[in-house]
Amino acid sequence: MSVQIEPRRVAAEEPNRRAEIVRAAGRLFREKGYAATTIRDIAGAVGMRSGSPFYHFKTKNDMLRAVVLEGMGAINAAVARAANSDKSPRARFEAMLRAHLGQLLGGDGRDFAAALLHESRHLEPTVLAELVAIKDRYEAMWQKVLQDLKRAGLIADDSQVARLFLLGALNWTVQWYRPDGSKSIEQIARQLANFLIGKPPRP
Amino acid sequence: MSVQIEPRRVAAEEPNRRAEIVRAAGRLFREKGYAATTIRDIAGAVGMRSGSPFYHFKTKNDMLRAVVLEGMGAINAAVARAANSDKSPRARFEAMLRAHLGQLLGGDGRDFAAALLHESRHLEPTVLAELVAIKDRYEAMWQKVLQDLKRAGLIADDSQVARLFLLGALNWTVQWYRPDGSKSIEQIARQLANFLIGKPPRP
DNA sequence: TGCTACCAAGCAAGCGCTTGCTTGACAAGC
DNA sequence: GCTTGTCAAGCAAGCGCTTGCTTGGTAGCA
Repeated sequence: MSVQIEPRRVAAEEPNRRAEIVRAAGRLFREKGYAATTIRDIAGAVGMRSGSPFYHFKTKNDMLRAVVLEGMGAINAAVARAANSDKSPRARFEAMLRAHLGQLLGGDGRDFAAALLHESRHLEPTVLAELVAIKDRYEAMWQKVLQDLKRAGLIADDSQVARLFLLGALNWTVQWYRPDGSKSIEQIARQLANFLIGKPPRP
Repeated sequence: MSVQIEPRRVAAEEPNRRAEIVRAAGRLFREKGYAATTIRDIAGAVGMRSGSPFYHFKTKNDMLRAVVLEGMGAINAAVARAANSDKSPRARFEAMLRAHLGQLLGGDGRDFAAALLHESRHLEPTVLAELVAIKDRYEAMWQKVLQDLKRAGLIADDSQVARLFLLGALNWTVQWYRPDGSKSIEQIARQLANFLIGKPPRP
């Protein structure tokens, strides 16, 4: 029988330096890429010396693992929440688009999601397999909403390739979206829904 | 008056080692990423010692430049050829889809195109500006065909964002297409056209 | 006293790139 | 036909620097 060991909470305000490292690593991985980001970059970003992050992580690759799984977890949770709402298929679909784009482009999860999309190939094979399993469940949610849209007569094609087209259009927004640009995340989500389904019926 | 000096041709077969280096670099950049690829990797792939590629290129970054511009040039040429054919808007559109996907997923240009999509950020700013200029002209071709499709009443939205959705779906194929998979490039192109326009009218 | 979270210092390996030199192919001069 | 000079295309060696990571020590809290 073993006792679960919890990391101790030191003060009133959260002192979680480990989480700070993950955040800084995520931002740097998005800006420069995993391979081009050095431990010294990450350490400097949180005010540490270059050896200190290794107190919290065994290797640099473990930091990537933490970043990517954080991203996958957040986006999964956000979209699942939207998918489980009891709206009409179209409203549910739009809510999922907003959730996905919100994680990809919006404040918190942005760095994690970008690392997830572009740096996963640097993960070790075992970790990659772990990630793929989660990703499969994630994509099944999209497959299901496409099915629902087809049953409702709103789209003609709910195949796997159709889902890949959709996720491609979504994920590619990372390449061109600018937070200070003219389009908001909500507008992009609605426009994509219109692009695929056509305008919603007048009430 | 000056005499034109031609590089000497040594044998019957073309001895262009520089082009070989670009091809090897392209493949490695796609497989491992620019930052994670070493000069020794590239040199080894063409049977050279680690210092020798620098006879042909000033820096590693210049190799990336060559790879990326090669990719942009090839895809631009292929799609321009399709765009200038005198078919109907829909047939022209499908031909452009095939051309774009052919460069992205098919044999030759595949490595260059992947490097173009994912490693451009490691280019020096001046080179990046050069690339963006070409890319703008490329995207204008797509904007135009979307206009034509809208005029023909085949799509409802020909805005810039619609173009970005389209190119996203296209470029994302790199992430999931497998040459030995069940879908051919032609099938993917047709399915994307159907997905956006609907089935073509019966003749 | 013991434990957490860090620092100061540095190690071994690997990095991009440079340098001086070699080699084989060719052209010109005699 | 032989020598001599030039040139493209590399090789062998290694330079200075950076990389991920380790180690021994310690300040401060419990």
